[in-house]
Amino acid sequence: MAARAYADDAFEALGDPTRRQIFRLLGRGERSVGEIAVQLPVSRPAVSQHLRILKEAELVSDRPDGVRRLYSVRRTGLEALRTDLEHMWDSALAEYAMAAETGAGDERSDR
Amino acid sequence: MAARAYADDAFEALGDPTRRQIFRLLGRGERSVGEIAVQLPVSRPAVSQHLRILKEAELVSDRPDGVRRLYSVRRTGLEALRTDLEHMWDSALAEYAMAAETGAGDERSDR
DNA sequence: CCTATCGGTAAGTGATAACTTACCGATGTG
DNA sequence: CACATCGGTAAGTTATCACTTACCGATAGG
Repeated sequence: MAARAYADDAFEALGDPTRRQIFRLLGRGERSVGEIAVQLPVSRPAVSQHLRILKEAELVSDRPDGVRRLYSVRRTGLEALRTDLEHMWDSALAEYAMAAETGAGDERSDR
Repeated sequence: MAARAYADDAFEALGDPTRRQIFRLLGRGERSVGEIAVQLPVSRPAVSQHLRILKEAELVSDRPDGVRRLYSVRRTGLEALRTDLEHMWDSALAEYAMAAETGAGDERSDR
């Protein structure tokens, strides 16, 4: 219970290209806010704001490190997203099974 | 080559809650535009516009059926999304491995 | 044919969300 | 105990995007 809606937050969070960049960057190791900002075409406050949203979606976590604050990827949100996507995938497959019975019986890579 | 950027489109497309609703609805079987619209709190043209975006992201396909037009889920976009997510997942796991070597050697479900 | 249904497109509107600059508190350093 | 660095927050601006109504072409049916 109360395990859902996380995936929705995660979809929402990764719907933004800048946040995807940030998230992918963190996938290569933990980074401070400043380190992230210099790699992106946006200001440091903008990065802070994006990080808050990623954090709310359980996609990243942070820990203090002196004056700085290190952010790193987190499994929780990603896992929610993964599970959700799996359901969609299953639905899609079920659809093809139905279509195969109804229509012609050939196998195609696409459709 | 030229197989990327699809995932970006897919992330973008599913970043919107209404489009997620539409996509999940189609996961239960193909539907006409009108059939989708009556189930949602938005107008039919709005659904049409959403469907165009989902189609560009290769998440749905359509076929004519008399006056109507039937939409159904498509694998391509979903697969791109899945692959992309898998990369993120791997990055996240690699991160934990690194952190485990550096820090204390205990295993936790979260972090 | 005339008429109805269905759906895509055009045009316009309003909300929102991504960004900026300015400021402030917290931590670490000479 | 100044002083600098770092990052979060506030406030304001702007562009984008989700939505609406109006219209139009295409197919089907009497």
